Formats: sequence, structure tokens, C-alpha cells
Amino acid sequence: MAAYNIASGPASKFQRALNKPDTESTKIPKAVVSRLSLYLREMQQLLRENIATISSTKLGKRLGFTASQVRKDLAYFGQFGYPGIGYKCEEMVAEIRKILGTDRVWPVVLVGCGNLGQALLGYRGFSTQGFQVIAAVDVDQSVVGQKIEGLTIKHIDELTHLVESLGIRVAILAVPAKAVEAAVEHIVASGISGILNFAPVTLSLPRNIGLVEVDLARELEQLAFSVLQNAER
Amino acid sequence: MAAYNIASGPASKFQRALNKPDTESTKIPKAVVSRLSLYLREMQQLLRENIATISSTKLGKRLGFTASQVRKDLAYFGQFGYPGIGYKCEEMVAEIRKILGTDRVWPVVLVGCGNLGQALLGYRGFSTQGFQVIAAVDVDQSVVGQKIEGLTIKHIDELTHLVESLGIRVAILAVPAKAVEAAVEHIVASGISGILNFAPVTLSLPRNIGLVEVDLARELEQLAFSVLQNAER
DNA sequence: TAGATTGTTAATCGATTAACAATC
DNA sequence: TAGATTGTTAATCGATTAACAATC
Repeated sequence: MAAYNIASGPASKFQRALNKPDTESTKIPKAVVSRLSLYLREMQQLLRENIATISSTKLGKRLGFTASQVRKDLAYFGQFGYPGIGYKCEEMVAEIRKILGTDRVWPVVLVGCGNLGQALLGYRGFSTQGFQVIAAVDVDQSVVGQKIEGLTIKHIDELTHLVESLGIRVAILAVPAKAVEAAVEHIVASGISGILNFAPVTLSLPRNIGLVEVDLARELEQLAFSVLQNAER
Repeated sequence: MAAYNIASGPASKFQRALNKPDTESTKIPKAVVSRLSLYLREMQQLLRENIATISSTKLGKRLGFTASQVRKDLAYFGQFGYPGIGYKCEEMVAEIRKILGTDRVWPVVLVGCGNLGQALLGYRGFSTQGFQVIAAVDVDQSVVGQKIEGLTIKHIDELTHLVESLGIRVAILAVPAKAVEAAVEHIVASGISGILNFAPVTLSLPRNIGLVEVDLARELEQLAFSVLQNAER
């Protein structure tokens, strides 16, 4: 499984204590990062329920994981737990947000303002976790200049300028399949460092650009399959 | 990893030939099913490019998988390939759609017509793979009766009736976190067999109800993390 | 036929789980 | 202190990859 590369620069005190060479950095499996988001979500929920502290066993039960997995996952990033007590929710929320990078606001540009793009703009739920769509572009001159959700659509040729002047690092790609190639070229050229891709197309990007894919049709296919599987018994 | 249970009922000829007992059914890992959707998407793309036949090596390259993985994945479901030739795209598209269950039309009900729900309704991309949102419900009396995208919003109390009369098996859940519990009760009671959940909440459902989760905030968190990782090098 | 490519078995790799000393 | 729970190592499990006989 693909993995991220954590711990770079000079070896930390901890690494040196363990006598690990600089080059042997810790790999974080993608699956672990994905569960990290879930831990965050659940800890936020616990706080809403006025629960201050939780053990790996209980947290695991709520999420359907083993206690071992919870502890192992969290231990990738440091020693956050209190033996005999568990994890402090408020502390963990702050820690995980720091690790994920959502302890700050991320300005985002929407690329593609058709059906799906407008739908995504209408959904203000992104902002709850620190992502703010502050610019929107399209190739189609007939939509450029239109205002949706308080945002004026710009032409995609302005992308680089927008990205640089607004300090944008992340793009949401929501164009139809046939427009993907051109859009990706614009995005890469603009200096963007991450793409959330909603287009049902396999993207190949320079390795220094982050990529997360969401294909809603695919998710429904997975669901259809599982429904049929269940029905067969 | 969670897996689906395939092959039930009386043992197939094939199973008996292999002398496997009825109870030893083949498990399909979730990851395999997830890649199956990708194979489908890519084969459809190949057809658009007028490519009739593809080898596991080439298909793997396009998707970033090894040839072994492609062959192993597809072999879970039958012998579709032609030694010396590869896989016939048209045939595979039909086969995979049959396996996933998207060789038919799935009527879908949308539960929750707020921000996100309306956004999803506006996105007509579901229909391309055979999913049709034909009903929409909400708890809020003030939106009931409204028409969006040609669909009149009904009260959630009518869910069971809608599900039964329209033969709906799948619900898209798009309510805010605090409304999830009540909504899920309605859905379970209605006899729905699968939920595509957009609410950022861990659902626990009877095991005979299929579940796929999409949390857009979570996807952006994954992206933020990968951007930070890349930046660190 | 020779070349290409499959389906499948065995080998490898990585991720999950169990167990337990250390800690509060 | 006794009880609870962590972080981490070793054991287990499952998924991916390599290799190759069978096939077209």
C-alpha cells in the first residue's frame, strides 16, 4: 500500500535515542491517515457528549476497530495516551488537527463550475473543517462572470494568478471527463500542490502533487454490489 | 479487511469439481470490488478510444497496478481473459456491470434535502451509471412540498410507502449530524437495503444493510496531510 | 510454429492482532 | 497498593507480487 514519508530533516532526539539512522524515516500507511480522520471525527463527537477521556478499547468499539489498532495508529505520531487513563479528547483533537494540517484555514479553488462544481459550491460543509473555497474557474466563457454562492467565476487562464495572489494550495477538480486533460495542465502549471478529484478519470500527476479521488458513481457501484451480496443469502 | 461473501446456494459445478464443501464460499475482499469499479471505468474509456482489447500489463499501467493484481482481481469472478490476447473491453464492461449490479437501473431515494442534499440532486452524474434519484424526503415541514430538480420533496414519514411502491432499495443519506439517528431509524424501518452515507457520523446498522460512506471533509483532510508531507521534503 | 498473455500457485510483503512489561 | 490502560514487540493473518505451465 502507498505510504507517506514522515520525519525528515535532522533526526529527532527520539530517533537518535533509538539509534536509527537519519535515512530510516517512518512510513505512514495511507490506511492509517485515513483512520486518523475518523479518530478526529469521533473525538469531536465525544466532546459534544461531554466525554473528556476515552480508552483505546472504547474508541475502537465506537468505530469498529480493535483496541490494538487504535493504539498502534495513534502511536505512529507520538505518545498521546495516559496509561491507566486513556486519551484526552480535547488534547487529541488538537493533536490530530495539527498532524492532518487542519489546524489552519486552507484556501481552495474550484476548477469546473458545471453541474457538479456548482453542487459542491452549494455545499458549505467543507468550511467546517477549515477548507474555504475562495475562487472558482471554468473554461466556458458563457459561465465566466456569473456569480454563484457569492463567488464570481473567473476564466481558467487566470488560475495561476489567483493561486499566487490568494496563496491557494489546493484545487477541487469538478469538470467532465473530456475536459480533464486541459484542466489538469492548467492546474499543474499554476503551482497547486494538491487536487481533490471528482472527475471519473485516472489522473497521472507529478509526484509532488497530492491527490485524493472521489468518484460518486463508483461509491454507488460499491453499494449496489454489497446490496446484491446481502440479498444472495 | 472486511470482505463480501460470494457464491451461496447449492455448490456450483465448479465448486463441486474442486471438491470444496458448500460452506467454504469464496470471499471477495472489499479492495478487490473497489478496483473492479476502476477496471470498469477504464474499459469504458478504452472503448471510447476505440481500443477493443487490452492486456493485464497495459491495463495495470494505466491504473498504476501490477499486471498480477489485475489478473488476480478479475479471476475472482471467472475466466474472462484470452491467453495470448488479453481482455475484450466490450465483454468486460458487460461482465463487470453484471457483477457490480449496474446492468440494471437502481431507483434511489434521497434522505435529507438541505444544503448537501440539494447539491447532490443537482449533480445528475449518478444517472450515468444507472442510479436514478426518484424520490426525496426531509423531516422539515417547511421544505416538504418544495420542488427541486423536478422532484417534490415528501415528508420522511412517507419513506416506507415510497420505498415499497417504487421498489427502492438504496438511500442516499445527506442530513446533518444531529439528524442522523432519527433518519437512520426511518430508513431501517422502511426496508431499504443499502445506504450511501454523506453524514460525517459513524453509522451502526443491521448487518443485512449495505453501507458506503463518503465524508467530503475527511477527503480534504487526507489531501491536506499529503500536501504537507510533500512539502516537508 | 513462435510469441503473447492468461489463470493460478507459491513466495513475499505489509498490515492487523495478541500479548505483556511499563506506567499512572 | 490494585486496577486500568498505554506503547511496543512478536505472532498471525491477509493481500500483493513473481513465476510459470497452459492456452490461444
